[in-house]
Amino acid sequence: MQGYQKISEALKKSEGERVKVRGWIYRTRSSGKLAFVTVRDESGIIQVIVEKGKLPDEDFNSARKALIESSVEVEGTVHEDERAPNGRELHATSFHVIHFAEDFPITKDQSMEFLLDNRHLWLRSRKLTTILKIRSTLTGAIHEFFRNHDFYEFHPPILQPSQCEGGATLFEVNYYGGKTYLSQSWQLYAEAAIFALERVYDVAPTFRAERSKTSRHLSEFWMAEMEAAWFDLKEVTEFAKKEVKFIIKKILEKHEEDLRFLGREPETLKEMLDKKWPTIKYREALEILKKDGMEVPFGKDLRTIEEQKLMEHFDTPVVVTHYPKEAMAFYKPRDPDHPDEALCFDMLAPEGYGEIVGGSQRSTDINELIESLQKQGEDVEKYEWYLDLRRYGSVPHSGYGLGVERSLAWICKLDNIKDAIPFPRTITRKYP
RNA sequence: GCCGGCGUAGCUCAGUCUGGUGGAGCACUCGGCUGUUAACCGAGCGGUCACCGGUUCAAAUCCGGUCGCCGGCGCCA
Repeated sequence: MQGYQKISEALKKSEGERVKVRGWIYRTRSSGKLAFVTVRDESGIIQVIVEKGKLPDEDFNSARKALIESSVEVEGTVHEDERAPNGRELHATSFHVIHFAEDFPITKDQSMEFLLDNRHLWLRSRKLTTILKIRSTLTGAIHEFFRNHDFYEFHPPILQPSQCEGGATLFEVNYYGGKTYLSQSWQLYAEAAIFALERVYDVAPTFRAERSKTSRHLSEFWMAEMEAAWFDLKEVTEFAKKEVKFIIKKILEKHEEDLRFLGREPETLKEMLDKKWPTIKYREALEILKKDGMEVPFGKDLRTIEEQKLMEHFDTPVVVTHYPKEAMAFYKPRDPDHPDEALCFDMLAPEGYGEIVGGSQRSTDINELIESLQKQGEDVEKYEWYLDLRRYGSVPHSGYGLGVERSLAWICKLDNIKDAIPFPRTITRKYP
């Protein structure tokens, strides 16, 4: 007999075949001479029938005694039975407990706070296991997409001396007695890289010390960013749409059942792939909102409530471009044809999930950059290295960042972004 | 930073309005049961009522403060 099999494979065996599986006890019930123990592994769950007399008494007693989450090795024969959860079950001829678990603290009654306190154990739940599998497919798809398009993976520093996004707050780090900060974007460094590699991308952690307390914010999250020489706004927005569609396609290929389990109908996503995703200008968005009775003056960024209202008109992601220059970060260039607008964009997800991508063409006008930095109260001297990029063979270029957790939360239809990352970090949570 | 909600057994909650010996279900332990589906039946174990102070003969309950967590807004991926 060969070695251990995945439970998903054991479930495919035919009547009477012998298999060996190992995993963790998912549920257990017992009567006097019969115990039902469901065992889970990474791949699935199988019901094991442990019947007194059909295996050593020692094994039977272990099976009766072992609590939920005990680790076990089971050998037996596969039998079809309509009473079994998957229509098939395992009749044990041996049942070995590798470790008898203590009382597992997580039971059927659960609160958000308790599950977050016990995140290290809650990871084993079907919900989080499923999400983590899809997350792995998502980041894998990002790597595949960019490599397919001749991008190099480029690694920026995580410790950075200055900020890049205006307004956002930085985490300060004691750096040999001096100060440095955790990265809130790779962008400035990526801009340096395009003069060498032309097309670069990265999937990396990002840190924002914003005091946001919502189901859409994390203090530590992952961003998939790209930066490409010679791309203009039009090209980069279409490229972003292509990337997100590719991600969805890859997830649909592997995870239809997983998505259903999470409450997301795969059909909804499939339909989006066939549709054209609109690009509208910020000014057009204001017009739409005005018809809905929401008057937003030009110059203000769209707020959550306005984004949600806007997205009621669409059933696919939408790219919004040309936000007002004054509200934007210093590196976003003025549109030469409309000087009050910036050549930038956001991609908004439907169903209230909000912004999942943000990006722009980059300003190549060194004087405009200096002026914007000064206006934001920045110390221009700290950005000298960045300004050098505009002094030696400057070229038009663009880039964007995709929020991994926000995208995942939308694709999986999660209630809370915290479930899109294994160990969420928020303003009030850094344990476990 | 602003606004709101919550905090009682390991977990989920009732009890607080109207002060008077702290409860239920689940989990766990023991016993019973040869087909359970987050099993069932019986018994048992289990408490700093978040913390500090005040009012009162008496406080989980009323008053003041503190802390913790969750959510919404602003800001952002």
